[in-house]
This record gives sequence, C-alpha cells and structure tokens, in this order.
Amino acid sequence: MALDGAALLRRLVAARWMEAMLCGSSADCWPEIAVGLEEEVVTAVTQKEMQDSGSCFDDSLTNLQWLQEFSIVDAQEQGSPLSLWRHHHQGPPQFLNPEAPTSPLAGEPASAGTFHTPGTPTAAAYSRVSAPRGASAATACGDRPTQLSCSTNPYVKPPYSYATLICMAMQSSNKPQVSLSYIYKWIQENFLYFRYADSTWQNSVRHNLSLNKCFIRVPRQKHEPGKGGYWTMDPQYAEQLLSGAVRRHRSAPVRGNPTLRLPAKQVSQPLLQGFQGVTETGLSANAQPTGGKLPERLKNISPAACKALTSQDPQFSTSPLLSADEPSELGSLRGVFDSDDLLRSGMGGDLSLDMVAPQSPIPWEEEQEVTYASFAQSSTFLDPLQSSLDLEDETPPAQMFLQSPWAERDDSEGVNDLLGGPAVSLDQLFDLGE
DNA sequence: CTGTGTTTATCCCGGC
DNA sequence: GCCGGGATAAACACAG
Repeated sequence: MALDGAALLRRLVAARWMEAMLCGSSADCWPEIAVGLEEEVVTAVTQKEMQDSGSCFDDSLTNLQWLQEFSIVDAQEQGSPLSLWRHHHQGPPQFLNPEAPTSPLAGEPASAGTFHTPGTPTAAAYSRVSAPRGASAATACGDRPTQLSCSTNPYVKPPYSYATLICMAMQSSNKPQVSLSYIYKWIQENFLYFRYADSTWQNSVRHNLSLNKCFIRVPRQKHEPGKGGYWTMDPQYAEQLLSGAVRRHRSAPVRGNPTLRLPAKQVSQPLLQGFQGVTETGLSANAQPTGGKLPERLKNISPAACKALTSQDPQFSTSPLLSADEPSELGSLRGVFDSDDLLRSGMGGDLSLDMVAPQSPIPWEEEQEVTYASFAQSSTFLDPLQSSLDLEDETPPAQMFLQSPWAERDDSEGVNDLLGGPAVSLDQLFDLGE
C-alpha cells in the first residue's frame, strides 16, 4: 500500500499532537516534538522515496517550523497545530483528505508507543491506574514524564462504555453496518487495554450489542458466507442520545482490569512492580479482591523481555503524575484538550476534524451528546433494511481488512470501496454548518 | 469446535 | 437508601 507524504505527515502530526495533548507538562513540548517529528518525516519520506521514486512530495509538508512555534499553552488561543500550519502555509493542508484511513494505527502502531486516541486524557483518572512503577519513563517530551493514554497503556481501561466503544468502531468503519469481529478488532487496535485483557470483554461487547437498543442486528444475507450478522445503530436512539439521554460514563470499577488481578506469583517482576505501584497509588481501594487472571499475552513474557518492554515502550512507562494528584493534572489537561474547544475550533475552520476523527476515536468523554448527534445525522447509520440491501460481500476484502484494518490504502482501492459504505466526512458527522 | 447472539444474575457506582 | 446505568460473569442456543 502506498503511503504518501501527506498521509505520513498527517499521522505523525496527529500522533504527536495527541502526545502533546496528553503530556502533563507539555507547555513547551511542541518545539521538541516538532524537531523529532521533522526528523521522522524526513526519514520516512526519504525511505518512502527510495521505495517509490515515482511519487512526489510537497516539501512544505516537511517544513515543521510552524510546529516548533506552537505552544500548548497557546493552543486555546491559536487553535490546533493544524491551524498554525495553515497560518504558515496559507491554505488548507493538502494532506487532509476524507480518504484518510480510519485509524491512526496504520502509521503509528501501538508498539511504537504513541498515542493513537485523541480522547480526553481522563482514562487514567478514571480507573486510577498508573503505569508500572519500576518502568522507565520513556516520553515523547524529552525526559518529562508522560501522561498515559488509555489507548497505549495496557493498564488503563478506556473511559468509555462498551456502547461508546461500539459506536466508535461503527463510526470509524464508514460503513452502514459492521461485523462483530470488526468491532472486536477496532477496539483492540485502538485500546491497548483490550489487547492484553482476557476475552471476557468481548462477552461484554456482545452483551451490549444485544441488550442496548441502540444497536440493531442486521442479518447476514443468505448467500453471504461467514458467521453472525452485522450491527448498526438505530438513528432513533441516536436522536435520543442527541437529546441528552446519554450520560457520560461513570467511574468504572477496576475489577475488570486483568492486570490488576494478577496473582503476584504469576507476574514477572516488572509487571509486578507495576502492579504494586498501582495498588500503592490508591488503586487498592477500588480493586476487587477477586482472583487474578493473567492475560495470556502477559503470561508468556519473560522477565527479561518484560523488562525490555517496560524500559523501551512508553506505553509501559511510569508516570508519577498518575497518582494522588492525577485528577487535578488531568483536569487541567482536559481543559486544554476540551473537546468542545476542539469542535469550536473546527467550526471556526481552525481545525479540520478530518485530522482528528473519525480516523481515530473521538474525544467522547466530555461531549458524547455532540458525538452521538453526529451519529444521528450521519449517513453512516442508515436504515438497516435498506443497508442490508447494499451489503457487499465481506469475506475476502473483509478478511484482508480485519487483518490490517487500518492499512494505508490507495485511492484506487480506497476505504470506501473496501467498506462498501459512503465516506462520511467529519463535517457531515458533526454537522458543522452554521 | 468456534464464533455469535441472547438472557439472566450480580455487583458497583453515581445521582436523587 | 433507592434506583438506574453500566460492567462482569455465566449459561445456553444456534450456525458455520
């Protein structure tokens, strides 16, 4: 799959932007981020050009001086880094296109330790989980401790209800309906927690799909191979959600976090240290005294590998901020990264939401009404009966898609073709018109 | 057998 | 304290 410079930069900027947003003391992070980002872009583009000499790349895209001038402190006044980019380049960035992949994961695998989810950084506060205490603090902002993201920290359960997660998956698909396996895949791809958690969360997803009236099962066509049906969202309930019927997710019990149920004797030392760190920072009060289950993937991690993992991967890094004073830190962060501001800036043309979503999970936490409104108004959720008529064969392309759902796609075989659904821009989703 | 879908029960938490 | 929403767990049925 071709990865042009535009898509590359889009992802890198988005990823670094989210890192900065989630960086607790990130007021002056951007210059550092920009330097690193510029190096990344140049390096990647060079490699790209070596691989594909036929492609041309806008030099302006690698000029990140605008980014170095950006300060998080000024974010609320200036808008996003993207707005600054526009200011410098006097026009909409060309790398913004609605054909963008539906997740930043394609270019930024979780293993890279970047933040994929522009969700509000309330996840850590939500579950009161901190990263392994003994882990090194690899950060995106020099030696500053990094706020941990629910998307990159396997200890932090996302602050979203399962219904929300399902909605997010549905939205990201740009498809009228999605399969259960797609929902699984999307959640796992976007939230590291669910990669390492045991599969009980999948039961919860199924439970939610069945129980929640928002979700409608669309039977698979008889001639279609495969198991199960498709799931879509009822616009009627989306409307209800729009009217405020949906509440924000309450603080979640921590009992579901499998890493917190690990019997000490089964846990390799770095993880155990992390577990102890977790329990020593106030988590124990919330933790359930249930028996431990060690996620299979973690069971097989040798101490050495685990040590390497925790020392190299920011997702396992520790953050002293995520402890007693975490709420206040996150509160301030939430203010900086307030999604309403994000939307307002998008309405003002300062921020193209295409960059933030729906390619990736939206900051849902604070403005679910808004985002659910987007569902109500989105063409993504169609009449299931009508949708079923338009259902395309999922099998071969879907298998490919599920194996690499966020892989970069050429326009010629764009996501729309693959997904069989209409492309929904964020302008449509959020109805940003006056 | 595995994945999917449904149902029931229980617990936790926040709001009232 | 009660109630509702959400999470978790489990059992069961069904289809491929």
